[in-house]
Amino acid sequence: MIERRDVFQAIADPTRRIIIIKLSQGPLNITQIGEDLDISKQAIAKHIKILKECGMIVMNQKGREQVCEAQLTQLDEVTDWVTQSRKLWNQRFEKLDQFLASAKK
Amino acid sequence: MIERRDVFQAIADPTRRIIIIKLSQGPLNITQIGEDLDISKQAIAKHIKILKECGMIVMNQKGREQVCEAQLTQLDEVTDWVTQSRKLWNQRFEKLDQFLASAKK
DNA sequence: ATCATATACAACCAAATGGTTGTCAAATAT
DNA sequence: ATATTTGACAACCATTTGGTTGTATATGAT
Repeated sequence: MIERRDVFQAIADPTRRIIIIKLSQGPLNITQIGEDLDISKQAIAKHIKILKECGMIVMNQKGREQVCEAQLTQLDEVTDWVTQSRKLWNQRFEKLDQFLASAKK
Repeated sequence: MIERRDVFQAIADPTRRIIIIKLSQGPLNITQIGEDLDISKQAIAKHIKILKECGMIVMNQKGREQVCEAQLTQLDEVTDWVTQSRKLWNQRFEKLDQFLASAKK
């Protein structure tokens, strides 16, 4: 298996999506992120590591704290892909209509 | 680990994203899907199984062929989530501005 | 100076993922 | 009638995932 580190992987996990929503409102340290999440702080740290590797967050040390800040520009990649596939999907009947129109004449 | 079967999981894998784009243009059978993909037909079948379980495609038998058809309405869930997080992320500075404005007076 | 907090690091675990090959049955083509 | 194609089913495999616990270390609070 290949370790995939991209936006799609970043948002695939529900816990990571919660973390992203939290961080989108402002920077937090690891303890704060884990506050109302029912998993160990170590599990949070692992998700943070993945999000960092996916380029979705940036870190900056502040004393003993590790402050995480969201970096959501990459989400455009997701929007673009979704838009493209939905567009193609919506167009799929136009082709059929064209075919039926040409078949009728 | 919990087996997650949702849109986010469906689009997490690059091969599945290619399959979705292909199927968004019209129905195809498993062999056709695998045509220019460099993996075994069994691997394709597994991806199809996952996409089916995620509710992203529907199947209908046609003789010995298994025709797959995209069902992309669920992609709205992705769009909604992305929109929400980006919105919050864009708003994050407004709060800061408000704070600075109130601190100044 | 001591205690508590924040997190890093490592080892471990079960299950999921993404792939492979082999066999078999049914439908289609020659 | 026979050969080919389509795909289902199973077993197998290495790696990743998402979690755990335990230990250690640096920073901050009392």
